[in-house]
Amino acid sequence: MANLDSLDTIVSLSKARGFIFQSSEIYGGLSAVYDYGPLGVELKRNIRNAWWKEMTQRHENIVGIDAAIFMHPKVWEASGHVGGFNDPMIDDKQSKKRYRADMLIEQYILKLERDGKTDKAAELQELLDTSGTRKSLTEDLYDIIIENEIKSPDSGAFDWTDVRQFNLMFKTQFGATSSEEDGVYLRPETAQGIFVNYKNVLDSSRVGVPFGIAQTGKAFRNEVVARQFVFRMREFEQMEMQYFVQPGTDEEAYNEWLSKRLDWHKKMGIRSENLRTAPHPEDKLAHYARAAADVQYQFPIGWQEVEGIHNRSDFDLKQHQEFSGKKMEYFDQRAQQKYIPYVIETSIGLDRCTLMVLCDAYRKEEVDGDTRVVLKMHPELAPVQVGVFPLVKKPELQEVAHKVADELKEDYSVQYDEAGSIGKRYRRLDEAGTPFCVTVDFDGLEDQTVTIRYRDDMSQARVSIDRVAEVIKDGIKGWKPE
RNA sequence: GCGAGAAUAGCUCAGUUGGUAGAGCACAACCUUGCCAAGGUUGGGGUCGCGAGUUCGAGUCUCGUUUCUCGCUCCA
Repeated sequence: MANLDSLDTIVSLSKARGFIFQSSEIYGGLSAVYDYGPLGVELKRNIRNAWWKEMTQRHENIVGIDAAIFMHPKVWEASGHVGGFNDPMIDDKQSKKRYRADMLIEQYILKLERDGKTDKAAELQELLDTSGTRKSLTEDLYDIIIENEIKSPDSGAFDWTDVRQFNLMFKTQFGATSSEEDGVYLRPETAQGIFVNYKNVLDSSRVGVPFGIAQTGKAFRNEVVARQFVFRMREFEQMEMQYFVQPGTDEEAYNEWLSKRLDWHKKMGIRSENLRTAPHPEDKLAHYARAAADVQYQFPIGWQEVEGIHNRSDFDLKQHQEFSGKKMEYFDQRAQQKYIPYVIETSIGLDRCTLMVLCDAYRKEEVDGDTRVVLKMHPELAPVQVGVFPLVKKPELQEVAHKVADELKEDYSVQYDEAGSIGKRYRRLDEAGTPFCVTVDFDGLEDQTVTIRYRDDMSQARVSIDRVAEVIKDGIKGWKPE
């Protein structure tokens, strides 16, 4: 990361050039929420399109869907997102350790019983069982802890925060007259939209195991700590593909996808020395996973996960089968057997991926004693692919330049610019990551030529006007990261 | 969530013991300009994150709050 020592550089550039802004900035900003500007939205969309093309167009057995953000509340019970995250927690202010408030009380009751104070224990057990009926659940638990002076198991201190319930999921009301209880969640991952549609896709699409379902879309997590620009946001976009395979072939598919996904990042022009895969140790796996690995990128903040590859086994489909009562079995004609498929998941954060592309493309170069800031990203990802300029503001040059720009617009994202010196215009688009600039000059009027200037090495070539589109096309195809 | 620090123009920053708000770059217009940001003239833009307080007077001191950064914590 010789060129980029801090994320701040990217934050400033993003704001100055219109890649990424803080949400609601004029009101002081909203924590960990960001908006994409004119250049950012193009870059992000180009990355999304490249992923979509890779997954669906290049794989005959992968189809796409676009599920809604709202889902039936039972989905999140089946997935395990509700149960595990509704625990009431309390913090010891001295040791900064966090405990489940109900477990703390239960341990205290056990201690009372060991000490023979069974009456007191029974009384507390009754209070614990009926907590949530006097005030709220959190307040009732807090009262029990305070009134009984239950101390922290590790520090022995009696210095507690309030009891709070942590749930990663945002909840909102559904229907105008609905009460708090029958609200719905904003999905914390897009994967469940795929699992609940697995049957529909099978029945309508003539796909069979092994096959995949791909989806991109927003997800929402109420993170306790959300920081580091768009790396960890409360509202973010995922690109996920769930690959359904016959049990027993899952390990092979997992390894295959892990290496395929790493290759994709390299194909997008990310330098391989900044990429690596990192398997999760077995004892640190998520509740649903048999095996898991990250594709990591070396950000200025260190090696961080950009994409996760998981072997989710049949956990999700089994859960949905149990909670919905609908069969999730698949009859495999070739193997002549029924089974619930295993799932290999590839899950990538689009915002992180966008940040990765910006970080990896960023260069600060010395050119004749001057500094040049340039984003050397893959030409297919560039928000503006071609700049078209008249060398100077003269009507005859402007006219031809407009004509060239109009023709290129059909296939590329083009920016026409005539403000400032020619060198200034080149450098301006360097910062936007524009790989090609086409300049119309007086010589070219004579012989119907223009110059193409390349972003990466600032070299120039004279080509005839009718070959411009072709030369740019070749330039995109032949592009390699430095 | 805890602790520490920061917030002044679009960006990067200066602003003296409290006394009328500054620079560079960027931006706009016109001129200039024949290929790599640096020419000339003119111009727009800030109630100094927000809200209180102290004071004759606050960008500057105090308190609160929001946002960001770093460390811890957490991370399905």
